[in-house]
Amino acid sequence: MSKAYKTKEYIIEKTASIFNTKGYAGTSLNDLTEVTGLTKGSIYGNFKNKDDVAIEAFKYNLQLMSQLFMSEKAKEKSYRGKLLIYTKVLCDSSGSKLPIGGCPILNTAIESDDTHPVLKEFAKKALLNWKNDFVEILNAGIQAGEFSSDLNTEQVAITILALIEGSIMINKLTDNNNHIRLIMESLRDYINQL
Amino acid sequence: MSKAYKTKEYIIEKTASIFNTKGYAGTSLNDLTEVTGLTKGSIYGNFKNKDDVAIEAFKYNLQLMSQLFMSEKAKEKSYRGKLLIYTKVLCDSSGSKLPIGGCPILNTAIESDDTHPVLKEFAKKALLNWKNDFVEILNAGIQAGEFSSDLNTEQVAITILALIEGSIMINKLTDNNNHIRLIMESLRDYINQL
Amino acid sequence: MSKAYKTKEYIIEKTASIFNTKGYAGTSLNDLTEVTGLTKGSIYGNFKNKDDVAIEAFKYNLQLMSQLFMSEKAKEKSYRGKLLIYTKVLCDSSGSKLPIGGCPILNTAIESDDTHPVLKEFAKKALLNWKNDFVEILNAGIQAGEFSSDLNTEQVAITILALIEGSIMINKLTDNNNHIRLIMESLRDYINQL
Amino acid sequence: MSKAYKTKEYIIEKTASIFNTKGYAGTSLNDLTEVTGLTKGSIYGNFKNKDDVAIEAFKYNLQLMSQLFMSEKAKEKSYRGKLLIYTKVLCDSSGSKLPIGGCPILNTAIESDDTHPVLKEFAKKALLNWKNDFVEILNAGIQAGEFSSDLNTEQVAITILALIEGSIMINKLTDNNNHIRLIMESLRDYINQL
DNA sequence: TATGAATGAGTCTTCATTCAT
DNA sequence: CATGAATGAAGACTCATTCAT
Repeated sequence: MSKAYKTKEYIIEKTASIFNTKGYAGTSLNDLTEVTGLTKGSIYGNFKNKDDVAIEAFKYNLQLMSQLFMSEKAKEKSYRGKLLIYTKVLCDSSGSKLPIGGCPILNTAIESDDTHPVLKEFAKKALLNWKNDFVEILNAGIQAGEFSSDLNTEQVAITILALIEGSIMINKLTDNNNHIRLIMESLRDYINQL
Repeated sequence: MSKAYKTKEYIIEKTASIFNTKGYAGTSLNDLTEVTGLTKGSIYGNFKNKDDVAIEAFKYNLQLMSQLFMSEKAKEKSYRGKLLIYTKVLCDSSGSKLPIGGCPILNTAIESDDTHPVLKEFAKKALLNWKNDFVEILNAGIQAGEFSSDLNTEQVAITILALIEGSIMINKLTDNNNHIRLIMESLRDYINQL
Repeated sequence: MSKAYKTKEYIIEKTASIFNTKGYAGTSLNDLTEVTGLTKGSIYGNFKNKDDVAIEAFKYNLQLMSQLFMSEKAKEKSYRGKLLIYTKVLCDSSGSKLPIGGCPILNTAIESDDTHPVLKEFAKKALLNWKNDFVEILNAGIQAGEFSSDLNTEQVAITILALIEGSIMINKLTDNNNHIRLIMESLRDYINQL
Repeated sequence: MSKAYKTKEYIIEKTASIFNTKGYAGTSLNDLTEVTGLTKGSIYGNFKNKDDVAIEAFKYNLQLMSQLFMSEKAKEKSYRGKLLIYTKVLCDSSGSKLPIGGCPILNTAIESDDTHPVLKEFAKKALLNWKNDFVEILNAGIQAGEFSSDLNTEQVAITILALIEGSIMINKLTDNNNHIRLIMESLRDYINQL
């Protein structure tokens, strides 16, 4: 691992949470130098520009979230169990297992949809991948006889996603864990009845 | 109606959609002068500062959305019908009946939660009001015998809200009306089974 | 007294102390509207511009100070007594009998000497008048046999003035009445030995 | 000496005289960029804000004046001689040996007393230091037998200061060297009689 | 690569002044 | 005369970016 690569990684790790909390427009180069302890020149030596850092930071935050879900899913053998892990993970200590700042897809979707097409595209792909992940679990579950065979897997997948993102948004705004718990309870019922 | 009041209204109406699309940090005073055709001095003659405009713009966008829902709800006599209007309104022409930029509560929740406490507070109150509105409809529906009496109204209300906000976010990000239609179908099923 | 004249007087009286404390550059038209309760249009209806108000305010402050000294001098019969009144007046309650903001000549001399030639000219004339006043008292005192006939009246006059202005400046800066008291004691000795 | 330090020094040297003539409120950032030939960004790269430049400029002007007096005092062996140097220095070529704009303590005292507490504090300390310097010279002179032992050193010191500051103010305002010469003559007499 | 100094266009805000009513 | 709404230049300050070293 070259020095440059290590510095790049270091910058991404340190700045990811700022972009995820303050947003792209709200994060300044000064924020980046402060949190990294590096100079502006150093950041521009490793990235083309602010956009470039933001994109890498988004990818990093996304990976952080994905790994969290993947490792939990791996622990479950049944496909229903794999779906149910979200109802637990997002409630645990009020969702604090998510990257600092919350769901990067949600954040990017809202902030960058009209202002930053490149970031938006990344977020869009991430969302669709996530949806496909649900679809695959559902299809596998159907073949395994866990779920009813006449499910509209696309619909179920996107509905679960909407509930998850909606619950994260509500949790962020109200600072009241009760809300997300109730929503996750509804999600549990929904999954169990599939 | 004084001239000042009219100008203030004019500024709010013209700028509301910019704040709702670009966000608070992403909207500059130049944006405001461009869209209104007024000078900076004129805007500062009618508002204390940029915050002040943003807050009024948020209120305006919120009112726009509320009126849309209220007028649709008024047309429905049954309480179930009042709940079901969302499944129609949000699908009609891809949700374009919402204020330009989408749901102001969602947008403000995501952008301003860590950066703009005053706006966040406004959004929080609006969300809780909306939730209470659902709770009241549900309670009235229970008393009217439309819904099962053992509903957890808080839970149902916040779940509907999560689905709505989640669907708006997904619609914004994917530019694919199919997604929101599927989610609204799920919402319809959910409401019909109450 | 016409309404216009009364309003003009009112503005001058109300704004004089602001100009004397904040200075010309430090005083804004908003300051003037706030302290008068009038609108900008009203001020511009009575004065040509900010300069015009400032000049009248200076004159007003000067007159305030002059009257204070004149009335005290009138009480004294001896010429030495007329000179000595300054040693009392400037110490009384830490010079608070001066216009709010201190000596307008001193303030204008320092702030406007390089930036506002018109105001400077007014201050210069006021200072020279004051000096001439001292010279006249001294000459009259010499003729009356109160003072030694070989005084350099110009020198004595300007020296007294320097002590007075220096003491006011020191008093403003240090907020310690002791200093001005000691200086005035020196001035008393100086006058008594003439 | 780093480049940054040199630029900082350069900015201070170039801007000191502007602050000392136009005052804090009267000096704009454009003034600073014009006289230095630098950009706003460059000035803000070397100083926190305008205040910061103003404070350093004050210190620089103060040092300029102090060094002038110190070097003259060093040439004199007697304590009376050390006191008398002011009577010469301030008359030489109409006091032009002072920093451009005149005495920075006087200027700051008058402009910033009600508007800029930090600058005022710096000026106050400088004035009290100057006074203490006089007190020390007087005490040393008493011990050396040059001055009468029953002097009130505090009173003499502050009186000399008042005469000096008063004379500078009068000189600034009247543009007539005769006045300051006469006052300095009075000061010489005063010192010689101690 | 990394630095730190510089840039200049951009930020929000306040200024003195004008003018139709 | 007085008002209140508007102006646009100027205010202080921050921004992302560049470049010689």
